[in-house]
Amino acid sequence: MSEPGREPRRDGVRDLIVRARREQIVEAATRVFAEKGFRRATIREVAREAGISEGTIYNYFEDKDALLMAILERLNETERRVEDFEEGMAKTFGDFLGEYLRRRMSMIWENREVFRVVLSEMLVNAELRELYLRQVVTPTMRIAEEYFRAMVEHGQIRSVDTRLAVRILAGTVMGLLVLDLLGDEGVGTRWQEIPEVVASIMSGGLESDEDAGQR
Amino acid sequence: MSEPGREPRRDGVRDLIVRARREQIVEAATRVFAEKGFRRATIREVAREAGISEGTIYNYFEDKDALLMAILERLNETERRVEDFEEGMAKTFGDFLGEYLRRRMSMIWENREVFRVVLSEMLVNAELRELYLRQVVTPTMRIAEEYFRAMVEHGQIRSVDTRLAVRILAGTVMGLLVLDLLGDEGVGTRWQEIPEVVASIMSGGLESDEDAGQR
Amino acid sequence: MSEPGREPRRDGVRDLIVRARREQIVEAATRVFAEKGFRRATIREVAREAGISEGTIYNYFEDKDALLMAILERLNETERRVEDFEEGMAKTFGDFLGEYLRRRMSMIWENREVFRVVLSEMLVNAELRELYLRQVVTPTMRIAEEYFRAMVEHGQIRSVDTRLAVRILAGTVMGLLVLDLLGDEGVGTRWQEIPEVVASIMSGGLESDEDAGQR
Amino acid sequence: MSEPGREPRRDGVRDLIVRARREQIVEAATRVFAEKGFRRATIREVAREAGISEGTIYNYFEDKDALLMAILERLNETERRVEDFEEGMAKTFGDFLGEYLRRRMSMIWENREVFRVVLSEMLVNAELRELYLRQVVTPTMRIAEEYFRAMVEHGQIRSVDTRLAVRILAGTVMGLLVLDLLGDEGVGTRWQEIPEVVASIMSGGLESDEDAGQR
DNA sequence: CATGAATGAGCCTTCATTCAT
DNA sequence: AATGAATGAAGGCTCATTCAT
Repeated sequence: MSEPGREPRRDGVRDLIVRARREQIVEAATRVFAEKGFRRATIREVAREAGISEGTIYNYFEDKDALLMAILERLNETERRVEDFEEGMAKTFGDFLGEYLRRRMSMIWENREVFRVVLSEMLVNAELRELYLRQVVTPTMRIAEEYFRAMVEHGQIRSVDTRLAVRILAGTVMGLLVLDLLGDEGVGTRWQEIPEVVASIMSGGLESDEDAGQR
Repeated sequence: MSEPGREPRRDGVRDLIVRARREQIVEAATRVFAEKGFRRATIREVAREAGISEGTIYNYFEDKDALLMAILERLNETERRVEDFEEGMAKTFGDFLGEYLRRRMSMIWENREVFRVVLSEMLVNAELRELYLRQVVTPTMRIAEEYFRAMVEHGQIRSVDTRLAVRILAGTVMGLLVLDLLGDEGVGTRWQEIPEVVASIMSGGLESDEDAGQR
Repeated sequence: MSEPGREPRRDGVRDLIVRARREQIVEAATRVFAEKGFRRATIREVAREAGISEGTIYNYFEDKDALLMAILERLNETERRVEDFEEGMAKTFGDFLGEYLRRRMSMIWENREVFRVVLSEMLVNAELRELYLRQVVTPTMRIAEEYFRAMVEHGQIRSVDTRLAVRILAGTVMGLLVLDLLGDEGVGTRWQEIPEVVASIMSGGLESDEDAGQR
Repeated sequence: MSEPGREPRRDGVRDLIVRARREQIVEAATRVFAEKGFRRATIREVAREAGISEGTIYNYFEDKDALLMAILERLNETERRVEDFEEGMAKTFGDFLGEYLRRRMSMIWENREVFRVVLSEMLVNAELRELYLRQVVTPTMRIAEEYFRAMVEHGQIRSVDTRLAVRILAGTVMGLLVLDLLGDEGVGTRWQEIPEVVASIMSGGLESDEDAGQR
């Protein structure tokens, strides 16, 4: 399998190095893309940020687009949690929601800048958009819908259009991220408090109890 | 006293023509930018889409950036409604919320593609971002906060952190738009039903009444 | 000859108007070209400087190059003085030289900015250069040479290579103009004194009399 | 300590290559600019003339203007000779003048085309003009004036306005160059003989001795 | 004739990508 | 594998010129 006269390559080590280099490049790319935008950013800047030369990048990525895809994939790895919902079955809706939002929003916060790049580009890049939709959004929505439907059946939450309810919840999280990315200071400074408040509103509503009692 | 032909031509007519041309160009630009993204799109494409020559665009806009700013300004004209909230004082929170969301989301829907362009670019363009933040987001948030505070004082809604509550509401709307722009089909197909559902959840919560009663 | 039903045009008047317009345009062009250079200057600037519209310029000149040619021709009208030299035959060399330089340099001063444009462009435009050479430089040199030769024969000036002597004299005048156009302040501020000094040096030399006597 | 291949490559060699490339480009630019003029010339032509691609030029020069500045600087290196005058103190004025003009005009001849470009552009480019004036013309004039003043004090040349005398001499040289650049054939074909004739005229004048004696 | 909006060819410049070292 | 100089396609923008009003 290996060429004559050569040691069988310790592919493990090789792979490790390659993976590290790719990681190094993707991280640099994320920083640069986040600051300048995908198109405005140049390969030269990414190379400089990564501390390597331009040519080297092309040893690890097909082209500039592939860099963006790599950033997206990196995001995928942190998404798609079926477990998130499975655990939820055992708790009350309010508790589950708070716990879920806490974890999800924490993960989002850590990847703020990644989301900035990916969102910006996805909005106007159909290919990237479809990829993300197929790989992340749709599956996540499906799982969440099922969870909600179960919640309704168990009487935990009132009868509601699960399809919409799920999207409203997902939208809220997404929208808070966008508000923050747009520079609104009311969101970012208090990111950690948000899950609880959202959970409280989503489960119990905003109306005062008297009003609620009138219903 | 002056010759008829020498008069500064009826500025009204001239102005009308200029405004129409600008409108024509901005609309074409919005379509092209939305499809390709601001940087990927070329002036040549915008010109073709508008059915004019490239040079003509520069008779009406300083440069490509100015085209983007014009799109943003167009959005500003439809935003910033103090009235939206003022009217709300007379109604119950639930009614007001439904009515407000209906109008706001309707306006957003009509400007979907404009938002696509502007959002995409704002996420990675600090200058544009700050402009929008200062001119739209911050003032709107301030007004909404005041309204919420008044609602709390009037006992319409329970005591809540208005700063966060307002952002959660705004975030929800923004996030639903983003979900739709990303291609999620559960949102766009039922856009008109959303205001009512959101208002219902936000005011009364998702928990079933029994649960709510236990609180 | 004239179209039926029309008065035979008073061509004199028409011509006068046309000539005035052309003059107006050429003057504006000279100012603009002198400040920005021929290529850097735009037709729009010339039009604005002349107080007319761009289109009108094309009613009087074929194209931008024709404008430059018109400037050159205007210069020709003030050059080519055979008389200058003919008069000179009656005087001593020193007197003639002073008088000649006075008139020539005075004319040059009035057309400083025209020379700036024309010189700048001629240096790098072979077509323009040849036109000027054929129409102005060569004839002038020929006449001057003849005058110098006569001066030698009459014993007014010592035997000298007339071909070179003439060019040295012409070069001095040209070079002083260039020095001034380049911004040297020692020349422009004392332009009127120069003819006398040049005439003195050219006829009598710079060496002190004792030295001259030793020769 | 460091790996051989990682060393900052022998900067001497790198520098040599860079300098050679810059030289290659400046030479090509000089030829193209001289033929077409700075503005009329295109980067594409310069690249073709240099036998490289357009992009490469931008690896070595900031922009088209920088190319012009490089040409100007190249000229500066050959100008500004204090020594030229210092040596002169030991000789008679006539001998010094002949020697000085020989060297100066020889240098000018070698850089004819450079002067063509630089002069043409300087006449209509205030920025370039001021740079050249400050760096070359003014200092040279100052030194020459001092020399002339010394010459007067030593009785070598008669009392004369040094400020003007110096400019007349400089103007003569400049003007002869311009005459040649304009295509006059009487100058270029006999460039080498000119220093002697100019020196002769400038020191002893053109008048025949009898006339001079009569003064 | 005068106007000035429209045109589009052409230029400077950038930058993703290649490849010899 | 790494490097970074070279490449040249492509884009933003200018401006001479045209032509309908």
